[in-house]
Order: sequence, then C-alpha cells, then structure tokens
Amino acid sequence: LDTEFADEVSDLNCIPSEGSYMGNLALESQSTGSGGRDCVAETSELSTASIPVLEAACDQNSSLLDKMTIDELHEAFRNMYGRETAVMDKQWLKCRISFGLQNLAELDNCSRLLECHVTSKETEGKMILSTTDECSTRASSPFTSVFTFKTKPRVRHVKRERHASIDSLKTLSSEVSKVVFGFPNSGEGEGALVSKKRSRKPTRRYIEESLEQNSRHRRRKCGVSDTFLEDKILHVGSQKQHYQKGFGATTLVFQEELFEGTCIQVPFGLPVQKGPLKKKSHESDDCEDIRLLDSAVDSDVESFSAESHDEMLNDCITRTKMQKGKSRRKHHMFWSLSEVMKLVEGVSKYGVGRWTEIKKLLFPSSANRTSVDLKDKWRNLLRASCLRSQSKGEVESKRKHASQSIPLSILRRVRELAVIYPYPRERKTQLSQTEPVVSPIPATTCDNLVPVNCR
DNA sequence: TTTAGGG
DNA sequence: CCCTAAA
Repeated sequence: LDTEFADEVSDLNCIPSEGSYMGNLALESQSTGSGGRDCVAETSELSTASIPVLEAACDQNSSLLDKMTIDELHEAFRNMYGRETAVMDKQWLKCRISFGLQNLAELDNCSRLLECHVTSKETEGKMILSTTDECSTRASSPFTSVFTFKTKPRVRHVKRERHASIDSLKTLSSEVSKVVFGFPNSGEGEGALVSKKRSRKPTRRYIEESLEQNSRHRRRKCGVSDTFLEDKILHVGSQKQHYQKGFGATTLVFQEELFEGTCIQVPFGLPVQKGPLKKKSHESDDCEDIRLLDSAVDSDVESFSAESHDEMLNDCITRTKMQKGKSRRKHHMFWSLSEVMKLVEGVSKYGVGRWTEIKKLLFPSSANRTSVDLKDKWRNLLRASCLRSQSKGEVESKRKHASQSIPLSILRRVRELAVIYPYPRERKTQLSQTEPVVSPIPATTCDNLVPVNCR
C-alpha cells in the first residue's frame, strides 16, 4: 500500500522530491492553481483511502518513525499534541504521531477542497463564505506543510535514499509543528474576528438551501460537511474539532444557482396555460400570476389610460424563478409602470406606511406584491427620485421606453409625496452621517424632517 | 399580522 | 426581493 501511494505521489509531481522543507512549503501553498487541483484530488483519494484509525496510521508511517529515537518521538509528540507524554513505548508514540499526521493531512485536503468551492461561488452567504475562505486559506499552508512532510519522506524512504529522510523528518518535526501548532493560537484571534463578523446568524433560507443542495448531490470524495464549515467558523482554534469533523461524511455544497434567467412568469408548480385571459372573473389563486397581468392591464386602462399597453406587457412578463418547482424563492417580478403608478397613487391617497391598505385597494388578490413589496418599492422609488434629482434629470425625459427607468413624472410625484408623507427614517445613514446638518439634497426632496404626518 | 429597516 | 425584530 505504501509503495503504491508513494508512486502515486511522486508521479503526480505535486511535491518536488528534492529541496528544502521551506521550499516545499512555499511551492505547496501556491499550488492551488493548475497542478494543484489535480494534486488535491489525487491526494484526497490517497488519504481517504487510508482509513484514519490508529492501526492504519501506524503501518503507514512506521518505517519512517522506526528510525527515530524515543527522544525524537517525544519531541514530535510534544509538538503535535502540545503536551508531554511519559509513555516510553516506541510503538505507542509512533502510532500517535502517525495518527496526528494523517489527520492533519486529511484536514488539509478538506481545506483545500473547500477553497476550490469557495472561490468558485461566493455570492450566496457571502459573509460566511468569505470568513471561511480566510480560514481555509490560512489553515492551508501550515497543514500543507505537514502533508508534505508526511508524504515526501515516505516516498523517499520507500523508494530512494533512506538516510536523508530521517534527517529531514527530525528537523521537520520541530519546524513543521511550530508552524502547525502556531495555528490554534492565531486561530483564536481569527475565531474572535470571525465571530465578530458573523454578527448576523445564517438566515433560514441559507440553511434550508444548503441543506437542500446538500442532500441532492452528495459527493463522496472529501468529507467536508457544512457542519464542518459551521464548526470551523465557530471553533477556529480548536484543533480537536478539526480532527473530528475532518472525517465527516457529508458534503459541503454551496448554493448554486440552479437556474437563473428570466422566463415567463408562472405560478410555481402549476401547469401553465397562457390561453385566453379571463377578465374580471373569480380569482382563484391558481393562475393568479397570469391574471394579475391581465387585471393590471385592466385597471390600468381604467385609471391610467394614457399609458401604452406594450410597455406594461413588456415589463410585467419577466420573472426569474427556480426550476424544479421546488424552491419558489428568489422569484423576481419587475414592477410595471402601471404598478408603480398605482403605488404612487395609493400612497398619495393613504399616505406612506399604510401598505396593507394600499395593497388591498390597488393590488387586490395578487399573490405577489405583498404589502412588504409595496413598502420596498416605495423605498426604492424614493431613493431613485432622490438620486435622479441629484444628478440632474437631463437625459431622463426621453428614456421612458427603457422599461427599467422610471418616468420623470412619476419620480416627481414621488418626491412630492415624500414631502407630504415623510418616509420614516429614510436615508439616515448615507447623508446624515457624513453631512449631519447641510444636506446636499434640496430640503424639499428627500428631507424627512418634514413634520407633516397626515394619516 | 403589519411595519420598519437591514441585507 | 428576503429576512427579521418590534409593535
């Protein structure tokens, strides 16, 4: 077994068979790129193949450790576990050390696999991932060095010069473990830092989705679980955690956008029939989405007959959704101009903050466009109107058809309403902090200090 | 349940 | 648009 692995490793050429330890470390820690990946894959094969039990560990490193004296073994043990041992049994020491080395190697693989995943996807759960990324990156090099230390001498021992490996092991065992076991200490600082960053706990959605993904494609290779991930965040610095969790069987799979792109808006999980649109009939929630379009057009004709229809058809019809009918999340429906106008109308009628009433009156029986949506949209409108007025609405007037830009007229209206109905605490962070007194924006547009409250 | 506000 | 704390 040993020899096989040795061949494998040397063939892979991930680790130069010659050179000093530091050289190897430098090379290794940089090699996450081209050759590095293959290396990771293969080595993970290697170390998952070898079952991390004591006995196995003993076998693997015995030949090498055999050559060490009791003192040297003790030193290695001390460096590895951070404590002395009184045990004089050479075999026992060998086992412990081998075991430790293997675990480190295991963890190293995980960290590096983790890196690969993380760097590829970092949009979702950004905060968590980025901290984890940090951890794994930092963890990577010290552990890698141990890994190097573990495999390389073995290769050479089995295949080539015996004498050199012993020496390197002796020096390495102290050198390396300084690096390695510097980690828990620095890791505590890191842990504190991490926990500070994670002021917000993972959202339910994040958890759900990662679980969902998790159960869908389980990878067998390297067992990095997301519990491992969590643990890593929470317990950085506790090596035991790493050891244990490193053997976890579940896989860490980051949320991937299974489906992105727009498609025709469809009630999730329901058959689509885009046939004749019923007008003003009963509204069962089933085909709501489609009829919403219709009713929107309808009422629009009533109240805003000046609007062109194609515009509404244009922007009302796009929506992103997830496939599989599974997660109905992250659906996004653009606000049609008519909707915006209705919203503005509603606000002017009821005032800002009475979103449910506005919804009831102007968006009856629409599954989407909750009161929260209205509120959000209003907030955005307000922001938009401020920004527009700030940056001179010059080119604005002719961009109506752009379907994303809101007509100036509406923005103007929004501003008016903003004066009448001050949005609660809007834009406090951006402006009032930098310029507490003098706002760059004319007081009539975005100023919330207007004490009018006509509810 | 609604609203406000952060993300 | 999502999520959650307050009310």
